[in-house]
Amino acid sequence: MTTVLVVDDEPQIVRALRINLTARGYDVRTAHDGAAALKAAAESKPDVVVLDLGLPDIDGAEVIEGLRGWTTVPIIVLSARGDSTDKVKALDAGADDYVTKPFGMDELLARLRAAVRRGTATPATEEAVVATASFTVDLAAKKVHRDNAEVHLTPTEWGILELLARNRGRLVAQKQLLQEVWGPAYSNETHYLRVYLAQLRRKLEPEPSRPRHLITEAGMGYRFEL
Amino acid sequence: MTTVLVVDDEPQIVRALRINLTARGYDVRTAHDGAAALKAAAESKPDVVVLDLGLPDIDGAEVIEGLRGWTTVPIIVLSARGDSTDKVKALDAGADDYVTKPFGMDELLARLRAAVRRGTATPATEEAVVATASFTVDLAAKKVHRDNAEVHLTPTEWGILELLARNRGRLVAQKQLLQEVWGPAYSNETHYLRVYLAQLRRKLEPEPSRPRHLITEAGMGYRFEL
DNA sequence: TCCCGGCGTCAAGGTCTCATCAAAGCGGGC
DNA sequence: GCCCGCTTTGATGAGACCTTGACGCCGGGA
Repeated sequence: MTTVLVVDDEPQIVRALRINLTARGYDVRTAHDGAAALKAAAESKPDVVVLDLGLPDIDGAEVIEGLRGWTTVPIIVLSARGDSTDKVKALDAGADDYVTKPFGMDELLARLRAAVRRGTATPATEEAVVATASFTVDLAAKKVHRDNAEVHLTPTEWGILELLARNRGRLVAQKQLLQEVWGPAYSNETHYLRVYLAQLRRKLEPEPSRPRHLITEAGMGYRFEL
Repeated sequence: MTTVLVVDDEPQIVRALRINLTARGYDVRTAHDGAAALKAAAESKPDVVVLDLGLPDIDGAEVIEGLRGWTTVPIIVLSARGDSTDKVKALDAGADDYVTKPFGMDELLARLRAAVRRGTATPATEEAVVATASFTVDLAAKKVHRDNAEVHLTPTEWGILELLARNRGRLVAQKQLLQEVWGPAYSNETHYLRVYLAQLRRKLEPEPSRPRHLITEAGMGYRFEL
């Protein structure tokens, strides 16, 4: 299901969007100010963000920058101000589209579809199943098998393994892991990674103390080797 | 350089866009009808397409579909018609953005930047490999190979090698290396460079004492030669 | 010729990062 | 309200990495 984060401080706008989007099968999350928006984005990992610029607490451009620091999720800006300079500012800050209030719901929905389509335009070469000598990761089904038996992973464990598997062969910086699994506020909690990598190795590696697939690169990050 | 394909049958619009875009460093190609647009897109592989909907020969939506059949290049639609249905049709056909004439040049340029940014933001499968006769550097995976075996580098070693590889063929000043790898406070710790360059040569050069790729320019800096 | 600055090499510490275990919070389901 | 699984936090030992100093080499200039 596609998740949409709606950020606006006007209840009637939020309500209208919630009704329309829910009716079309979107999973709708809402936030009423910038701080809540950043928090909600980190938690719910939306597929697209609809952001009003006139928020009570933080300037809209700052919200965009806060999001862009760690995610490339499409951002559609809503604004009552149609000034060219506002548009330029928002777009250059990292927004993907800019819609002026009052807006037609049809148009907004079409722009939303376009944004989501772009965002999910899948790198065609992606394999849904990543297999190593010791275990297999099914990225589509979110399942891991080892010796023909399914291995149960917690949500956090899966988040880490998925990110590593999608970037197999490549080094993934610890900061990236922390930001994409825990959220942008956790960039320095490297201890979490050590604990969870140890858990994953215990569950997946033949010799957890001598990992062959979940490799540590001291001071840099982790790497998934086939 | 970023290539923009402008498709419009009104000469004054084409002219205005050409002037503005060229002045900002874009490589501008033009087409005056749908057939020419499809041909030009196939030939010049633009990074973004600006497409007017009111073309003399083919309906705009068909042009979009014709492009979408084989490319995901961002398409910004220009149109004199602001009808909601037109917008929905174009966006659902595969356009990325829709701007109504008359439009502000600032805004169009900002939307163009946003579209290009998105288009180039996905270097997911990017092959950034720098190869020499003795070893290869994979900038994306942060891996170095020599004689078909992976060479392990420490974070500092990698930082130096990456900077040199990204500036291969060019001289990189000692001060720049020190500032970008260690930080601005270390501009004069040239001894660090000597130690680490020696380590890199020992790991990568066939004859470490006679370097062929990691060259010292006495008193100035270092150079990565292929 | 001698001197000297810049460079290359090596090895010994001290520091930072990592792995592991265990126990304390926390929240959702029953 | 209680229990159980998951997450967070703390403590400790081991290992990787960085820094630092010493020494020899080379080439240019006095």
